Amino acid sequence: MKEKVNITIHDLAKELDLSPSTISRALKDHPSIGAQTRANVQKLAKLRGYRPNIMAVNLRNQQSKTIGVLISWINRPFFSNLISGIEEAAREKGYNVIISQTTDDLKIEKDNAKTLYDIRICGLITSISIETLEYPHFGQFYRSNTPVIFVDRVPGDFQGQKVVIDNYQAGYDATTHLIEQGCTRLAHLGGSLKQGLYKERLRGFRQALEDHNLVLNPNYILNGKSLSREESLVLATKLFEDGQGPDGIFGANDMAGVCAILVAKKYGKTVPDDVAVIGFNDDPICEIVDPPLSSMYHPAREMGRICVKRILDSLNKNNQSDDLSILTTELVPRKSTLRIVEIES
Amino acid sequence: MKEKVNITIHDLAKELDLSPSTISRALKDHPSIGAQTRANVQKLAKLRGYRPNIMAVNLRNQQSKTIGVLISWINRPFFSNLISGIEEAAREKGYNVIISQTTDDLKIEKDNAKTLYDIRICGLITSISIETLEYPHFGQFYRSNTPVIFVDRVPGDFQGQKVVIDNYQAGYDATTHLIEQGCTRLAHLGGSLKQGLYKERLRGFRQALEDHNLVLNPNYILNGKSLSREESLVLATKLFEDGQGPDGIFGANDMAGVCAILVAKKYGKTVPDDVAVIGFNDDPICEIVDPPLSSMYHPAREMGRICVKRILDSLNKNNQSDDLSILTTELVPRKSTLRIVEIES
DNA sequence: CTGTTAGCGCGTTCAG
DNA sequence: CTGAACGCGCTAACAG
Repeated sequence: MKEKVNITIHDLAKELDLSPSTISRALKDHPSIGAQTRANVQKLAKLRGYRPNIMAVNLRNQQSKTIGVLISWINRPFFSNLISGIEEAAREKGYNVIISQTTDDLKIEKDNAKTLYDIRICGLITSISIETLEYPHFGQFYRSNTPVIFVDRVPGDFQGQKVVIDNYQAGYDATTHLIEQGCTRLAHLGGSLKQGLYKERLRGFRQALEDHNLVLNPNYILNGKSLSREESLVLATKLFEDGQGPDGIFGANDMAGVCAILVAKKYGKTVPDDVAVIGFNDDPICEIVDPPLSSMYHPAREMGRICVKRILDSLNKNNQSDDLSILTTELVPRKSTLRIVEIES
Repeated sequence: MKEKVNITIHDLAKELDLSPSTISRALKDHPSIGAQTRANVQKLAKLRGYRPNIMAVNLRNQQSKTIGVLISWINRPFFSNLISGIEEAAREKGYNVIISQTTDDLKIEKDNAKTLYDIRICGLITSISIETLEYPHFGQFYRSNTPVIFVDRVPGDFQGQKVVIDNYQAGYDATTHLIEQGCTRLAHLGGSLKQGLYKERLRGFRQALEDHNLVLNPNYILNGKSLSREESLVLATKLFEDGQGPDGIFGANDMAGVCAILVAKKYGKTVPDDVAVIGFNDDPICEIVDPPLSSMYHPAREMGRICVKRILDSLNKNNQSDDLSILTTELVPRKSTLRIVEIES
């Protein structure tokens, strides 16, 4: 006798001489089922290895227990950590995670959003593409009461649930750290100002200077597009073309920070004594570069977990009081900024 | 009049005064449908924005157009690149990708495999956990004719489709490169020998030495468990405890290579002149460390694409002649090994 | 070439 | 407390 692979509630019903609906109810602890019946059913279900056919459940409920993640690139430290956190939290709660990358292309973002909608994801977590300035492609989710959580790179001019860090404060803290180390000629290697995120980091930078009565050299504020390695090297080189160069550099990501160190060394500068450098994100490369790069820790994994929690809360109508989760970043000081040697007592 | 959000084939059927099955067939270019009818149907479908309800299709076909990916950690350069390639290739073909991480825990691997099975993935791509030495949890897929592709970290003693690199050859090439640079006291920082992958890299290392008549110092072969930063630093330090140390180090991953450089420098060695170092994978950290780390390029993204191709081929019964795809790695020489300065002509 | 019918497996009214 | 019946949306076998 071949063992049956996929048990259905009908199989259990036949075996116990009950109706399928009774099985269905017993299995999900419906109140109107007798304790004895319920026990019998659950016992047999376990014995036979019954598992509900998820596709049937989905069709019936017009909804799949699947969280969609729509981001630009999976293979970037921040996103891969974010996804890792999302996956972990989702699976704990019995949800699946489906991934979709846009390669920072708005057209693909729209297409993929539609696809995710079609498979009836129960919630969407997204970090919008660089090009995204309009949001009608998210309307379909709102119309069908599917929660949408924007994370990290979020729309500034669009209402909705958002999970972010305080980029202004982080920029302020990073810059203040440089100032406390004695830097006075400060520079900033920033990202695209189309993104609120980089605008805020720059704003924090400016405010820190102002609060400490430092003069801002406009030549020392450079904004790139991608802050890739190539671009960052070019930008960093510009900082030193004036012969003197800055004595403190705040890079808006770690690659910018790393490149600032590399270029500074090429110009014969000592890091951190001639020029101190701090990055942003606390990616693994911080510990690889020489000297190790100070950075602002970005809680990517935790952000992922919070996004999942927000989705589940929304589905259960446990609406949070606030639409905004702001996570704190933390200064991770390393040799690239630590000029003042503390004396052990 | 409120616009209907989810059009079904019944809606179209009513509007065109046809039967649902005709619509269904017309939409998928079934041969037995009149050209005129088909044109009408397709036109109206587009006009009304019809999109098939995927959950119904899945239930009907007992299969979801979803590829499952079961790996240890999403947030590792190799895996995030692999997934990126998988996602890209899958979406081009209209497949979704569902991700599941095991955190290198066999129990979780089993659970998640079952979950993926339950949602009726049409194919599985997996890189087994470090602990996995038995494979009954993959049996359910084979029994239901769901293709399983093992990638990178594959079972040595289990038959099935595999996508790998030639770790023996890569190890041989990396080592030969060191030898060609004049290294004679060679060391290897390897990973867990439970994994065929690391065994092969070591075998290549040994063979290269033998082929060049070099003596192998057994103290210079160290194998770790995870080759994490911490572990690699410890291992690398052991190499230099004899006072002299090796003059060439092959690290089985880039972190090991990077740590070898860091430790060598700490011992006052010059890289590459006193000791040349090569890593494995060509992760971003290679270009960050000073001097930049030579490495063996590992085609993660392409491996992902090939895995997807294999799944689709299996589903279409275009069975490949061979169960094994072996991709080539490429030497990426950088300053950490380049002792001989080539003179430009 | 097209229509009718019958499920895929489950959840949920509505009756007993 | 339990069962019968229906339908989620689609596809495929069977008729015509």
